Amino acid sequence: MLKIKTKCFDIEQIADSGQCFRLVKSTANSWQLIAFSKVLNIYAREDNTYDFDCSQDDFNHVWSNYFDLNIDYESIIKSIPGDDEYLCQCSRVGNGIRILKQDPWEALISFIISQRKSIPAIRGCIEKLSAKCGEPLGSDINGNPLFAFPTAQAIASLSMEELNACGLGYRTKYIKRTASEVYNDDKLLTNMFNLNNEELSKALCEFYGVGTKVANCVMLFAYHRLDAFPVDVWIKRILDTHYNGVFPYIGKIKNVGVLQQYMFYEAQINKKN
DNA sequence: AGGCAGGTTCTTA
DNA sequence: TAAGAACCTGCC
Repeated sequence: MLKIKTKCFDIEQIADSGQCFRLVKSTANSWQLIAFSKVLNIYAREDNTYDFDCSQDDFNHVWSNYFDLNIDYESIIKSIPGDDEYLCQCSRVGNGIRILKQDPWEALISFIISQRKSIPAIRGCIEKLSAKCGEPLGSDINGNPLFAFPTAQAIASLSMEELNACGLGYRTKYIKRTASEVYNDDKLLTNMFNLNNEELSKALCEFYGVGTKVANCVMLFAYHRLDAFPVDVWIKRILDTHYNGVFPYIGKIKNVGVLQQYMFYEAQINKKN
């Protein structure tokens, strides 16, 4: 177990922020994450401390990076204009959120699946897909088998019928074609790290089934473009309510993608209550 | 029961 | 920066 204590890091907030779909609460104070073909169990302890059930090596090379622990989120929060009471409130409520650095392939497929689906439905699809053709990763504490997110080759090899059995609906054809393209050019997604934001957005939108919103999610949650600003129905509602339809800080202050997460999370919390 | 869900594509004007 | 319909399926 590795003891982790960091400012601006709250695993429950991250799990509820909707940016990833395979970080789930397993008990009252523990979470299970599957990413990069690894299973990580995280335990919340007293005093904002977490125990990561992993080696020091995995922490240094995988999870520290995944959870973006090397960026100073306090300074991002401080950059919020003080007279914007609503946004300051959101940043207080969600100050433990980090923008994850997810695998671009997994994020691309996950957010194609996400269109017009509720979060539980998205999770269900991804779990079915992983169980169907992902690499086995042992089992959880209840004996349920766990699977890595499938490779592009694995998904590209599935028939339309097999894909459809995962509840993908009309997205099946999007997934099929995108998986084939990524499988046929195994450096495609990696090379896209070299593109600037505009080029990256354009390149992502060329995938079948990827539009502006999905592209922005992949940019923010996998390519770590903190200025990407995904606008979904929730954010649109928020912008209409608080900002007359347009987020006024785009192009004005940095890291608007982080602010987007604070606003989205705050809305999720209000929904629960 | 039936609308709606973290959109995108396709058609039509 | 053109609107509007169609789209699969499961959740609420």
